[in-house]
Amino acid sequence: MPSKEQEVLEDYISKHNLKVTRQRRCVLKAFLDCENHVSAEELYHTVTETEPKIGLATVYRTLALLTQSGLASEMDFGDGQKRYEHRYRHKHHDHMICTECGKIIEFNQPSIEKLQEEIAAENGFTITSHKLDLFGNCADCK
Amino acid sequence: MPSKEQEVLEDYISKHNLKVTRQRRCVLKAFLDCENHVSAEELYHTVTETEPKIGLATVYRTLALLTQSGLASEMDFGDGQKRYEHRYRHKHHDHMICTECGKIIEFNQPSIEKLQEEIAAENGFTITSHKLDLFGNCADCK
DNA sequence: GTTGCTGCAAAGTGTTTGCACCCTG
DNA sequence: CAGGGTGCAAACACTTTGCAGCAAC
Repeated sequence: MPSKEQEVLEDYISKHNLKVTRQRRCVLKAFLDCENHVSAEELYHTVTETEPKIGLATVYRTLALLTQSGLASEMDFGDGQKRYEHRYRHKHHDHMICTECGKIIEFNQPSIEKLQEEIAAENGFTITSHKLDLFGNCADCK
Repeated sequence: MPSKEQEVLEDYISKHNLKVTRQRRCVLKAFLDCENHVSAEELYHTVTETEPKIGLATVYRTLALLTQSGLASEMDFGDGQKRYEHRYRHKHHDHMICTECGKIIEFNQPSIEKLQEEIAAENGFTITSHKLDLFGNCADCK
C-alpha cells in the first residue's frame, strides 16, 4: 500500500509529464523515514544503503522535486547547508536551535503570528511566509 | 577625530595583539558608510574605490574581525551569501524582506520578544539570540 | 627585527549542470 | 521508441587558506 506521500508525489509526476523511477521512490522513502531537517548529504548516505549506485546529484534533484510537489520545504539554519523538512502532514512551526548539541525543538505560538500580521499591516507589507528561529541552549546543555 | 566605532575596533585590536593597518581602516570606513546588510562582494567594490589593490580575502578577514569586535553581525537572508549589519549603535530588530524588489524593512516588536521568552522558558530553553524574518511583498510591490 | 598582515592564487564547501547512456511510459 | 532520468565529472558561487613578501609596533 502506497503512502499518502507517495500518491502526492506520483500525482505531481504524472501531472507534469515526468517519470516514476526506482531512485525517486528510494529517495522519497528515505526522506520519510529520516528525522526531520535532513541535509542532502545525510539523506544521500541513508539512500546509498538501499541504492548504492545513486548519485548525489540525483538526491539534490529529487529533493527539488519533493519541494516543488509540496512534500518538503527548504530550511536554512545558517550552518551552511540547506535542510529539508517534512511538509505534508506537518503543520507550520518555528524552531529553537541548541547551539551546543544541535537539538531542534519545534514550537508553534499563534499569538506571535498574530502580532507579526499586525506589524506587517502597519507597514503595508503582506506576509507570504516567515521564519522564526531562536538560538540558545536546551535544558540538557546549560 | 576618530569615530566611536574606530575606537572600538582599535581597542579590540590592541587587546588581542593585532595591528591597525591602512586596509583595516578603509574597510571599516566603507562599512560604516555603506547601507546596512552589505555583502562582502559589495563592500569589496566600495573599498576598491579608495584602495584599489586590496584583495577580496582581506575584506572577508576584516569582516570577521568586525564581527568579533562586536561592530558587525552576520546575517543570512537565504540568498546564498552572508550579509553584514551595523551593530554598534543599531538596536536589535527583525526584518521584513520583499521578495519582489528586495527591500528590507526593519522592525521591532517587544511583545513578540516577550512571547518568545515565555515559550522558550516552557521548554527549558535559554535564548541567546533569535532571528525573525517575514517574507512577502512591500507596499510598492502589490 | 619580530610578528602579524596582505595580495594572490589555490583549495574548500555545498550545490548545480552538461552529457552520453539508460529506462519509463 | 521518444523523452525524460541517471551517474559521473566538471562547473559554480561564495568563502577560506597557504605562502612569500611587506608593514606595524
